[in-house]
Amino acid sequence: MNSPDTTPLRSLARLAASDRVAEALSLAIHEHRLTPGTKLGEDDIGEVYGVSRTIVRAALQRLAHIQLVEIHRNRGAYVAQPSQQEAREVFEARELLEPRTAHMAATRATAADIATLRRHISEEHAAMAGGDRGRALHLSGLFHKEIARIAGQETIGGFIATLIARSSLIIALYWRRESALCESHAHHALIEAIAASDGTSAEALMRSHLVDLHTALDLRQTTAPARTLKQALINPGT
Amino acid sequence: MNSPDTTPLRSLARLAASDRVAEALSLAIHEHRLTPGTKLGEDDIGEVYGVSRTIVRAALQRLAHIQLVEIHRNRGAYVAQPSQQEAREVFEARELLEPRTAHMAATRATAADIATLRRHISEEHAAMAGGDRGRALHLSGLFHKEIARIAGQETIGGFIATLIARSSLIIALYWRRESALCESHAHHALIEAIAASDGTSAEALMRSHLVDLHTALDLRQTTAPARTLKQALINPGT
DNA sequence: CGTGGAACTATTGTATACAATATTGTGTCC
DNA sequence: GGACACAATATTGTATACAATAGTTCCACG
Repeated sequence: MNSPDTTPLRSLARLAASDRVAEALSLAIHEHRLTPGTKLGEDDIGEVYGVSRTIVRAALQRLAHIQLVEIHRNRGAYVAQPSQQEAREVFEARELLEPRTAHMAATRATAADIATLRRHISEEHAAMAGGDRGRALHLSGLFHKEIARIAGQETIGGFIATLIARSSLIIALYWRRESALCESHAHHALIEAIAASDGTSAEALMRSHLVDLHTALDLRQTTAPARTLKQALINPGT
Repeated sequence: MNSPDTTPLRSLARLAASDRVAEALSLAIHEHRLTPGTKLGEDDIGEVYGVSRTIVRAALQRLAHIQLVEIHRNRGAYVAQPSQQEAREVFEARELLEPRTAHMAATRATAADIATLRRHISEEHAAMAGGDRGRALHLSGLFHKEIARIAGQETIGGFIATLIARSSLIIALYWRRESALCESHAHHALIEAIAASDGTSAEALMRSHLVDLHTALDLRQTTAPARTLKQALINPGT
């Protein structure tokens, strides 16, 4: 009855196969090794990871649910290409959710949480210094997710996670600045506010940080992104 | 090139099989015909709907993603049982998102939108009068989803949809009043505000409506529902 | 009589085979 | 030479078969 679990680390040690694949694909998308519009053939992916299409399909379905990939019936899965309208919505939603989350995180963060955040930043910094912009972007997303986790809002944190994932696609499509130096600076300021338990400042910093990101995107109606070749030609506006 | 699609109604006419199953299960959960903790065996469901386990698994995975069901590795899928903490989070999130959405809906609603909302209400009223409380609850959820749709915020609307789904489970577990008469009244007032394009009122009405729902739940720490799988199974009163 | 463990059963996890569909290539007719 | 129809190919959709795991039962043993 009360026999202790024989494999306490099971959830970490033995991830389900489809989780592994989904995680790998997600990481590749976050790091911009897979770019929007790329076709994700089931056989190809299965061959890469040494699993059957059953697994791949489950992984793709999961990614489709968080809108990292789009699945077209009988036509396959593609890395999603958020429209400009979707991009606006994603950042509006982030601007609604994340400042509040940052505030909450500031009031709840422990010393260990602060340390984790600092570690994130230093890794991000290192990646940027090493020229691996994709990895830096991924770590930047993890930073935001970590703040949501610290805030202890599981539900809203889940929403934020999907928004961050989509943000990665949006940045791949619509980023217009060359450098993102402001990023690490903004993150650093955020940590200080959180470390000081200054919720109001953290909230304001997060808000301005997101606005900065938003305004660094090129979301003018004129620059329609190149969607799937054929679909773009047949159906221009979506 | 410009050849018209031979099957323009395809997307409506031929829903993917897993979508049908997921929709059916979702409806059953929303209508409280399936209650939290119920085991969802793959073979059983497949037999009911005349599809293979492949389809059922895809459907269950989708429902797991919106947290309507919980999937335990090697142990199967069960209708989810949100904890009291999760319940609080869900309603806090709704109180954050929906008032704003109602405001937006009020500024954008067309005559057709208003008509749709009124139709929803009358159906809900009819279901309640007919004693079908489950169906009334489902329609109540649809009402909220419709408002999000009218607001034109696809992204936030998606979040709200999942929150509404989870709310259905929460109500099944923690509802403490016998009647929900306030419901239809609150919805009626909301429609009037939206029809009058009175965003501020709509926002306030939505907020108080959600607070009413929230406070009508019994979320005291003491009444722990049968959380663990084993306890749920031992308890024969499924 | 209670406990521990090994076989058993039932259910899920995964791979593969087959069916259905979309896309591509080819030939014929105008 | 171009457009259409039809065949060929490739990819996805679904069902089924097999493998692996968790839960259960039953028996031996203390």
